[in-house]
Amino acid sequence: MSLRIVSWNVNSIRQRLDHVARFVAEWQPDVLCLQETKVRDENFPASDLAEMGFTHQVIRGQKAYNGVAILSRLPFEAQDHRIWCSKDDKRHLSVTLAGGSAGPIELHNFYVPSGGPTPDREANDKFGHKLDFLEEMAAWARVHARGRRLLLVGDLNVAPLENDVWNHKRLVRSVGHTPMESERMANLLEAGALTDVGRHFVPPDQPLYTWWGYRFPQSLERNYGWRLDHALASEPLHDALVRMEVVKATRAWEKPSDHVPLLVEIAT
DNA sequence: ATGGTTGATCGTCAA
Repeated sequence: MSLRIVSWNVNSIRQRLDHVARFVAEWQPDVLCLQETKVRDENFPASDLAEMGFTHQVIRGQKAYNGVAILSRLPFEAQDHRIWCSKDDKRHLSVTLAGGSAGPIELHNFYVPSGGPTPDREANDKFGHKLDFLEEMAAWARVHARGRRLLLVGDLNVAPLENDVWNHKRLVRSVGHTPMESERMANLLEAGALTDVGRHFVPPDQPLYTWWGYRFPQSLERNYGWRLDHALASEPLHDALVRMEVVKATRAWEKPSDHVPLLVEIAT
């Protein structure tokens, strides 16, 4: 038996319902971790997702920006969230899944701040917020991720390795790929003794992307991508990792999200 | 130094 868990920044759940339905029909995920739902909880299309089979739902949204959700075919044993950087801006949710004979799996869904236009703490508060958020995640992972069967997924808004962007030299001073961010991401992995699931299945010398921007003309056709979406597995979960797939096909569908689904399969 | 596009909302802001 196995569990198919997906992370997807949908860039508005209401604009992407058809894509979610098509993706679910073709890839048969068990759990969806969504980011940038961009909707208040009372307006979340809960019944549409229940009709797709995701009858177990945890939703944390707000007006216009951010917002996360975990939608599951299987029941949760528990659900939780944390406030990061003292801002309740709807960037995190967690649930505990049954996980089979090896014990429950704690699943965390994150939407890390994008970081604004300039990679400078002094000139740009949003970049400071992003660095602080990543540091807080590392401190949390050191005490919380170790010794637990834990999977952390989400839009972390950092492409930490050279082959996580289409042109390392050109983009190394761009927010999302600066050494300041990459170091903090490495610290998060070290702190939690976490495996980078993407790079566990695709070696670091090969390009791997999950995001193709809207602004750059023909970014998909030219493959001007970044790996901003991640799955990180704790040590007790390492041997249960079966498969990882970046579902690039959705980016070519009509009116797509700029992010594509990241699918992780776990043996249960 | 700045553009380019999309979404929420309805003039901008965020990404």
